[in-house]
Amino acid sequence: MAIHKKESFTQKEQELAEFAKALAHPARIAILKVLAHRNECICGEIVEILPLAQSTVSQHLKELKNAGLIDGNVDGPRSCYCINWKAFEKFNAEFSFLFNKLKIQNEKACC
Amino acid sequence: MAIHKKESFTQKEQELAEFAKALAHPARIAILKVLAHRNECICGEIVEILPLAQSTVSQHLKELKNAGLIDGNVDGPRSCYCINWKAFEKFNAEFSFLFNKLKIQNEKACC
DNA sequence: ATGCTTAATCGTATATTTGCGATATAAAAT
DNA sequence: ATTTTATATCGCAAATATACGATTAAGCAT
Repeated sequence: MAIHKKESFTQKEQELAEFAKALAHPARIAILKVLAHRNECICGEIVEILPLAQSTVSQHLKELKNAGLIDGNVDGPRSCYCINWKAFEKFNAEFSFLFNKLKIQNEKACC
Repeated sequence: MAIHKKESFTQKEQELAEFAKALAHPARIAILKVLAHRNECICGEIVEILPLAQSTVSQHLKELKNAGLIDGNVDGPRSCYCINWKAFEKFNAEFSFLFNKLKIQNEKACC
């Protein structure tokens, strides 16, 4: 991919793609499920649940945080994570908007 | 990634991740938008719109098709593509289910 | 101060994705 | 039959993502 082509798409297209990318790994889906179930959770608890090394889980948490889907606060020697529902809401709405809008336009089969 | 860890997650987690991965590139979001807008569309039209080579667009179309998000029929020397709304509906529902369910559980802030 | 616990980061290996030109394929047109 | 048109596929190069062990950092307990 010598040349980056991603920049030539619209801001919204890129945002949606970024959001999707954050969800594009089962480990990150699993992490979100754990966080949602427990409301808040420290890294170590997630490491115990997932079949992944501590460093790997930490990396996934970082990606989710970078995407804005979770928040993380330092709590003494621990790090406490939780879902950022606001961000989640936003992206969920954007997706629904994009595809519901389109669906109304033309429901018929094709090809 | 010497060892594949993806298999150690649940079927549903993997399915959602696969769906997200298909959407995890702005070019594929853009393709879906074009398809939705025109209802059906041949490859060449998409190539004209996107800033990508024909082979690259073809590859993205293949990925969307593999993910089940679009259908494609051969139409003489052309290939006609369109959105598979059924599949889309399914995944959209799964996402909503996962995250709406969780959201009701605990709306409060955290950390 | 020293050691313990927890988590982030670094370095590395491997796998996957992205992108394109070139080629192959297959129907349509001449 | 040959040429044109449209698309898929192959092969390659570069970029990213995934995973882990080792190390670092930072708070806490002794």
